[in-house]
Amino acid sequence: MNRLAIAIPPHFDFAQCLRFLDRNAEESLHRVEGARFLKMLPLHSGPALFAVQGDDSVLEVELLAGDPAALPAIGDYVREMLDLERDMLPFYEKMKSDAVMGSLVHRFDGLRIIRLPDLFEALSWTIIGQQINLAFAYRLKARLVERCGTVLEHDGQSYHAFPTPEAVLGLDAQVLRDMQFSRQKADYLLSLAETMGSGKLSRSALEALPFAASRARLIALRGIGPWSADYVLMKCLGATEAFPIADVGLHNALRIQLGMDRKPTPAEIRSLAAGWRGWEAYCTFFLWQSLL
DNA sequence: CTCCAGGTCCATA
DNA sequence: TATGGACATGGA
Repeated sequence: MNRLAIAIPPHFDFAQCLRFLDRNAEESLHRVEGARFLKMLPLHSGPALFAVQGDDSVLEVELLAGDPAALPAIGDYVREMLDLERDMLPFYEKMKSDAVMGSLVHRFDGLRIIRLPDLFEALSWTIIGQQINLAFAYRLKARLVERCGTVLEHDGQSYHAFPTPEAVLGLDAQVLRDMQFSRQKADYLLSLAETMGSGKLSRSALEALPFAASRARLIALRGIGPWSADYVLMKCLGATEAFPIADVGLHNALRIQLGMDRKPTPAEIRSLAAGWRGWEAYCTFFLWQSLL
């Protein structure tokens, strides 16, 4: 059998998630095709391509290429990627009367944080995305992925997976410069690849730490500051209390939601977010979605 | 042309 | 401990 069904929990809406996945046409690590998305994973048993679609009651994962024995692992991946294990009831209960979030949780009911389970990918993506527009960031990522990520051809399409630290470590800094990475970003990326490739940092090691300690460990990395650390805690490690408070997208979304003619100050944001305790990551994600 | 993008590091005081 | 500038490129 090459299909797997996953029951849909309360406050999950596949269409909302698909809208986020479809936010940028230059995304190189998955493809949205009609009402489903396709993604390739480089598993032990070889590359596996799968498609996910959903209705009101069930998500269906279909293996399109690869070893059928990998299906359970793919199901686990999809559950994590779509944050399906999260009990969202406390979030909706807490936010329904919030000044900023009240309307957004209604508008985006069922959206989940779309996660990046691969720590190296998540960290690399924050480095790539720092201080440049998202369109350019997607382009840089695509160049890196096409250069040294794994690829699977299927049905006339190429499906890429993010490179391993080892693959990136094999690149000369000049190759990254030629892809239009800044000198700093090339340096940060190679440094990160060395750190992770040599086992000095791993997702499992981070997960063993309390929130504050894992955040400090991330910030100790070259090229990873508070924004990147919080982004990774939110998108990779599933920490709902992570809060990338300096994010310009968050600022713009708040400005628009509040009808302001300027961005809110840090103090104003802290005040607005006073009632978000424990769910800052979800609030941030919903605010990002409001910008699409 | 100028300013700003899903920031971070480093030099200077 | 705090602030200013550099970084690469592209879109508004």
